[in-house]
Amino acid sequence: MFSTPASHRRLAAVGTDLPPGTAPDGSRGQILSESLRLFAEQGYGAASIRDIASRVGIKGASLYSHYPSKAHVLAELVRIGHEEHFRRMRDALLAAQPDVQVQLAAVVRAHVCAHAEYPMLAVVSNSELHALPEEFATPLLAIRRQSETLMLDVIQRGVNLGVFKVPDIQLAMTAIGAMGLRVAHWYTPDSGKTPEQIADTYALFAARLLGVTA
Amino acid sequence: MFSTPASHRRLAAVGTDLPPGTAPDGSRGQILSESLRLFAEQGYGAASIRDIASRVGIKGASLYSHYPSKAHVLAELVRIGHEEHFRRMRDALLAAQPDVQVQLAAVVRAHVCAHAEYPMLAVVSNSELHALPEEFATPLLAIRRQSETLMLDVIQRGVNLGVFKVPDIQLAMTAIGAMGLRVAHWYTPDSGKTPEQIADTYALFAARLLGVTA
DNA sequence: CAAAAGCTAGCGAACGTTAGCTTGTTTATA
DNA sequence: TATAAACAAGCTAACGTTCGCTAGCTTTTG
Repeated sequence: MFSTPASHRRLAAVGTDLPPGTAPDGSRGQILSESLRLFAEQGYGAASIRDIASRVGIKGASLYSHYPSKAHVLAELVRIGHEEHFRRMRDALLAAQPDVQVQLAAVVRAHVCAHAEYPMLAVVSNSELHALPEEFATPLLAIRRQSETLMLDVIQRGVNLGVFKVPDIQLAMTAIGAMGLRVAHWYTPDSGKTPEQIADTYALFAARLLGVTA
Repeated sequence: MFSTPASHRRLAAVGTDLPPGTAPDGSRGQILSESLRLFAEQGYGAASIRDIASRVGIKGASLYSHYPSKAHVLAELVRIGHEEHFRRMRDALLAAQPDVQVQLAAVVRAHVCAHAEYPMLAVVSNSELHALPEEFATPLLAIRRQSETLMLDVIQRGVNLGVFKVPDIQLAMTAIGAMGLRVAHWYTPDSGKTPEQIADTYALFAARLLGVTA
């Protein structure tokens, strides 16, 4: 509910961009890119090896020269997604001034921008992780937990300083996290808003939510 | 990202409850209930007719005495989910006093409670709608749009009255909607919080997000 | 000439679905 | 009331398709 695309598509975006430097050259990269599109639009289970391969311009069997299984392709995408997300949050936080309000804005902005700039990657990372066997999922969940901790620590510090006032820190984090998560489903570059504009507004929302009245 | 279950499951809840009066008696109801569990946990594509049937205690073919296709089962679940959600939002709004802040609290509470009380139904309604053929999805999307309009109208009215102040009404709605949506993924009754407690906190968050400083 | 990357062919399993049968219960009629 | 017709709800068996994946061969390329 609430601002999914007008059609029954899972997300509004159409671009299959991967963060610079994360996609291998050649067919390996194309396989990643086309898998990303199909996993995002149809879900991992509904996207077949033959679908993916035909978009790359090869036969299904040839895909196994590049990846040992379909699950490995998904795991690689989810890894890229989670690592990029964590890296952005951490870098933003490190670059932020010691002011806890500035830190909050930095992590929220990074969180939102990651989901607006790489919507397909975000949708796949979040909605298809459950399709991975546990041994693939475990290290990825660890990255996820690190990202959560980053934001939770900022909120906790603000509360300790008396800058933030909330009935429940955990609920505040889930609320702020959810706001950004959902952006990946409805954002499209031709909506007239840049990721930065959305991120700014959501950073304001997050600050207000935490009781900052400035 | 952010407060999914610790495992790689799609949601934390285990109950397959449907709203009172929405599930048929007998096998038809059991099929709905078991389909709900499997669609929520594994996704529509990964849940097979034989899986569903064996949980009901019948053979796959026997399922077709009750529903004409797998898609019809999903469509029925999504319909129940969307109608229950809309009904709760509308009833809450009708019962609320004319004060726009009270109205906001009412719709946010209804939105959150629906997702906490029927987490599997919410996850399936929101995450599996894309798996339906378009002719099934269209009327369901109409219900969804009605629910969005309910909340958007409250926000718009508050802004017109000068009670709410936001840079962008649409962004405020997506943010508030997303907060509640996500509850379905992490909520479990043994978290020590009741749906009402979460709803109260989220209603406070929503009011703050809209610039209410009280 | 060797390695990388493609191909065809096909395996076994699982998929949604249909056909046709059995069984038990309800309903209408002689 | 007894019987027959109709129905409901399950079953087995199987259809045709698609699935992920493998084996083994050919082509391209450095």
